[in-house]
Amino acid sequence: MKRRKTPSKTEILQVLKSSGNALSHDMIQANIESDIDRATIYRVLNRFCEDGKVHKIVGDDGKQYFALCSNCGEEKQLHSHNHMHFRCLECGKVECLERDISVPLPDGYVAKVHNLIISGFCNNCSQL
Amino acid sequence: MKRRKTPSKTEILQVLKSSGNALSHDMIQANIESDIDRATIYRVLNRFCEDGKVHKIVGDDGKQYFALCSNCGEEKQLHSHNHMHFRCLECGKVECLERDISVPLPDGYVAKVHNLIISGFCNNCSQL
DNA sequence: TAGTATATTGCAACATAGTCGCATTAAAAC
DNA sequence: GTTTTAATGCGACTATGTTGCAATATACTA
Repeated sequence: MKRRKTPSKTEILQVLKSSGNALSHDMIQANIESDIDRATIYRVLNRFCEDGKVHKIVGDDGKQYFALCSNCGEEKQLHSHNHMHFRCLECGKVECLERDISVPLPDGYVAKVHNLIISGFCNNCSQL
Repeated sequence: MKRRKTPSKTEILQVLKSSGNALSHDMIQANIESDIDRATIYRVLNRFCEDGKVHKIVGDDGKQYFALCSNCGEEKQLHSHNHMHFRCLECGKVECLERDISVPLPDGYVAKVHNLIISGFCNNCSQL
């Protein structure tokens, strides 16, 4: 199963790059000129995840956000993802915070996925 | 707007208490003998949240889980909720972990809700 | 205890997010 | 140019959660 280069992939990746934040499916769709199908966007994003280009964070709004994290860069399959995320309740922005969190689990527990997100008001929106 | 005591509330609270874990709407529904409407369950749970009896955590599966946390107890409106949660990918159990997390945010950021959850395998299921 | 105000419920409809099957299209390789 | 098959678009579908509204039941008052 070899990956192919397609306009959809290129565009979606471009949107993620230029944004710098974690984006939900609809944010991506809104920032794309051409009309890519919803299902395609999800499939592209999930493929990116599998390939380690992108990581997924589920917000406390229940939505999936995708980001190509600046920390972990392109080190395939080595994404740790145990960093904090922040979602602004005002502007909707979701971003990766630098700081990594290490959480000691009780004995016998094995961590697979960290989903750490704080919502509140970002530096822009807290000043209003 | 005064709250009234109803069978639904009593039963749902009972289920939460006896479980000790964070439960999703369908887990609660499954653990109740009488047939309470889906919408009612959600409304009861959300009211519990408002009243500070229960707190809500959104899993990385996008589902809402509700728990009457052992740490914060009944101290109304003073729930901090900035503790970690764990969701077992095998048995589905979601539990509150004791440890509180304090996350320093960048300047100007204001935290409102912490949604911290790690998924993986619990002590029971990791041994299989 | 009967009567009343209104919180709560059940039902149905709705909204949204995400997935999947399948036929079609288009990359990549030959 | 031909072939292979990954990727897309479309539609249908599932699941989670919310809301409007009429009916019900709780708690308060007389």
